[in-house]
Amino acid sequence: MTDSLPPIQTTARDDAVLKALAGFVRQEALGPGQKLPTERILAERLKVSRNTVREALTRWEGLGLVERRQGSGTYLKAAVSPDMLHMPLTLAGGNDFAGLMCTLEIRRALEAEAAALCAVRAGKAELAEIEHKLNVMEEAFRTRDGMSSDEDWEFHQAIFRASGNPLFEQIIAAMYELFHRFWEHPLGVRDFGHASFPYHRTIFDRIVARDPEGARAEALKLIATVEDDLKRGAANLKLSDRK
Amino acid sequence: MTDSLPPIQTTARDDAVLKALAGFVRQEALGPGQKLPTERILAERLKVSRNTVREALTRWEGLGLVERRQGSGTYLKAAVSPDMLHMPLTLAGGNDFAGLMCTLEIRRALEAEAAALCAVRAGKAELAEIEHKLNVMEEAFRTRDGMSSDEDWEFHQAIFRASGNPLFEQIIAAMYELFHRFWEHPLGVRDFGHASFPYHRTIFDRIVARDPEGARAEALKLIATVEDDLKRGAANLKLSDRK
DNA sequence: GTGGTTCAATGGTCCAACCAATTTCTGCAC
DNA sequence: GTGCAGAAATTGGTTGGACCATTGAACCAC
Repeated sequence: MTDSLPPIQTTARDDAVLKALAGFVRQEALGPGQKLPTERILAERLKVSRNTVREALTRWEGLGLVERRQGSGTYLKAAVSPDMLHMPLTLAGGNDFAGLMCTLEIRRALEAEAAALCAVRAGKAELAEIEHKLNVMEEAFRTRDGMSSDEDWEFHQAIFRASGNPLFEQIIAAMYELFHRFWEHPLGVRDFGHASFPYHRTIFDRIVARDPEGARAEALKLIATVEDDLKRGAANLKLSDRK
Repeated sequence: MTDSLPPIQTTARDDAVLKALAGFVRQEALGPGQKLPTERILAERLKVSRNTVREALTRWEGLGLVERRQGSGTYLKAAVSPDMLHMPLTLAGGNDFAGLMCTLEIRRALEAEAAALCAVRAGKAELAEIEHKLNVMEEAFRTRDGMSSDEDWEFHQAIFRASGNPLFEQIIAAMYELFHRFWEHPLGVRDFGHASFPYHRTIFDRIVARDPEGARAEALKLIATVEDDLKRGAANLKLSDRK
């Protein structure tokens, strides 16, 4: 057999554009937030049409690597390196109770593991960051007397980042969005998330104690309270079921 | 403070194109492999420029939803529905040991949970399917005297499907592909995966025994052997490290 | 300073070609 | 009729140029 004879690429303009652009970003040491050259300039320098440049940038935009602002420019949104692996994952949205429960099962598995890894790997800076987010969240809880989605989420994100594995944050972020796309309002449960509050600090305590299994156990308890809330919401919704 | 004032969207042409196209696919009940209308036709029907259509299709192509063949047409590559969540995973420096290890950490968390859920939820038909895949894999192992990636993977997939949560299969499949995109050859380790062989049957045994924690423990042992293999491969590669 | 106005820069869209790969049709030889 | 080579049509890929919509900075009146 004549394997490993990849078909020659007679046309791969936009791919070449992206490779060149990745090299440029590397050479200029550009980081997130920084602006990269104009489409017109890129087209001229690379000797390709502006349309081709646009198709290439559209791909990067779809991968979340870049953000375009009309009238302003194109800005890096994440670190870009010539050797990156992209794996687009599209999830069929489950808009019902079972679908929400599915996202929680994934979170249960991943959050527990992330908390355990965090307890092992987190450095001093990461611990300080997590503690700060925890304090902000607790303050918001006291003043507004209820869980605040945003501050709560930032606390969890800090843990994922400290796990040393970027995939945790990316995947759980997808679960989070999938969950909140349909949730918005807590399905009639007024104090949604209330029960999860104390576990945030217990998780943090186990992490600073460098106790991975303890952190895992506390994370599992936290997710369990969310699952309970969801079940209560589903019960409330039973009567007004749509479709 | 004036929160919850999302910026108004004045232009979103290509997004609108994708939404319309998703609706079209749904209405015509198009599935993977089928051809969708010409760019020129889409442009005419939707009253937008062909360029806009192309940018929209470029996005879908980047997400792996669609495949374009010059001179032939644009074909669906996966099922699309109007309500989909797209999650582009990017693994910086995925070509090295750390990147591969990241995918294994996700798999460790998810495979353990999936095995436990499977032990609780799998029905008779699912158990039979898993056992069949296990027998095929063991037969392949004996005849070829080594792990066979394909049969091995099908066994695991059967477990994920029996977990009752489709997200497990989708996410772990993404990890699997991310892992194998660079692995191809086992980094010089001849009997890669050999050590994992016995755990396939022990996992299955714990599942049929309806023992979720036992299944979880065996799944963790299996992943641990793969991680060991990977570490050995990394050690082999140490000397010939590039860059 | 505050609030408008102007103006250049930049991404977004459109058009009309042409190129390159593929598919389909056509017509000829047999 | 069959088979096949070449022409023609189809379709995605690229180009260049034009114009629109938004942004942001400079400028100006008050």
